[in-house]
Amino acid sequence: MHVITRFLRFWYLQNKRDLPWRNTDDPYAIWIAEVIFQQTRINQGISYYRKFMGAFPHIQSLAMADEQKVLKLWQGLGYYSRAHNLLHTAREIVSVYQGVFPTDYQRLKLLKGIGPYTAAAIASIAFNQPCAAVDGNVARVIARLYGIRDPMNSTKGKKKIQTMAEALLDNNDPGLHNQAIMEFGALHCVPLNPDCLNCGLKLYCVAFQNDLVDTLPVRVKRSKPKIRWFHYLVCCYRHNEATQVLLQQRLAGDIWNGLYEFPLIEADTEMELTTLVEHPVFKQIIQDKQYVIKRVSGQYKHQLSHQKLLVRFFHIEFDEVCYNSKENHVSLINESNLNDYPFPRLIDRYLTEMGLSGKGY
DNA sequence: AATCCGGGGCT
DNA sequence: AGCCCAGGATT
Repeated sequence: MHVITRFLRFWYLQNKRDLPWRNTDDPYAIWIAEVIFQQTRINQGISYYRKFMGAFPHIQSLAMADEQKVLKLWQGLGYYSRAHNLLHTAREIVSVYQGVFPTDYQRLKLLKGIGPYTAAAIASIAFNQPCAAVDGNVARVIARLYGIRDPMNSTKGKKKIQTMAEALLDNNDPGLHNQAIMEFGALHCVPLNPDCLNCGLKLYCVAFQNDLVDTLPVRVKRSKPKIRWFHYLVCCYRHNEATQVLLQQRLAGDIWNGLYEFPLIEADTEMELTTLVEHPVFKQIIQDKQYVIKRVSGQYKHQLSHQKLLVRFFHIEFDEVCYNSKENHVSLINESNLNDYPFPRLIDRYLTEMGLSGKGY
């Protein structure tokens, strides 16, 4: 056995946290834990794990569960597709596999929501299969130990890390080994300011020996900010002061679909989304619509760092566009008759005429 | 290979 | 603000 492997095992037995899913070999319990703790800190997810196992103690109870109840339990955890996939896969295992988990990596990975990491984790921890589970912690530990400078989120870097993870794997006790190296990364070989002077692996660690601990692992940088346009259609009523604005619904699903009174913006005005949100008229609108605020702030948080968000307004005369195709007369647009109007096509036509089609996408 | 999904903690 | 976390699915 590799000396590093032996050390990790020794270190783990001395330092491991007593976590609820570590005292079981139930693949269901291990599966739930692995999924909950994808991209989620232990402290953040542990109460969810307890709640979840309390509500659905075995796979049959989860398979029979109401989806809304599962999602409700998941509320606040994020990445809600995990909850959806969990339910889907529980039902599949019960109905197709008679409630019995597949035991090998390849078949586990076929299940929805189970990727390379989770498949390896379940196969090794629950079924003692010799699979190296590589998560963020393992990647960091290995990148430092072997001085891997290829970005850990590049194909090349991933392959190198995977190869070394497999070389380090303890085939006699793969489940313990995987948890050991993960725990070592989570508690000792931490991302920032690890305590290398008190590390039992410092003599073997290429990063420590070459003063690269603070620079490894490397990640590929995000691409430069892209311009994105949000186009607003302002409907002008020819014999009426009333004006309405339609917020275009984006196919990418990243902008609001709604209809508001919005009289103050001039046609062809351009501004950054940050400015728009601070506009007094728009502030009133977003205060009325909680979901709009949520979408705006969520979008900011996620995309502002590499996208520049711009809005543009344009006007179309009332009688050109605001007809009611079903009843063949003119009427105010509202939430209920919104779909009677071909706004998406009008916006597309406008963008084409203005030479803006595709711009900023 | 790039992008999206989310919330929270850390520096 | 930016980075990171016990990733996976989609394009």
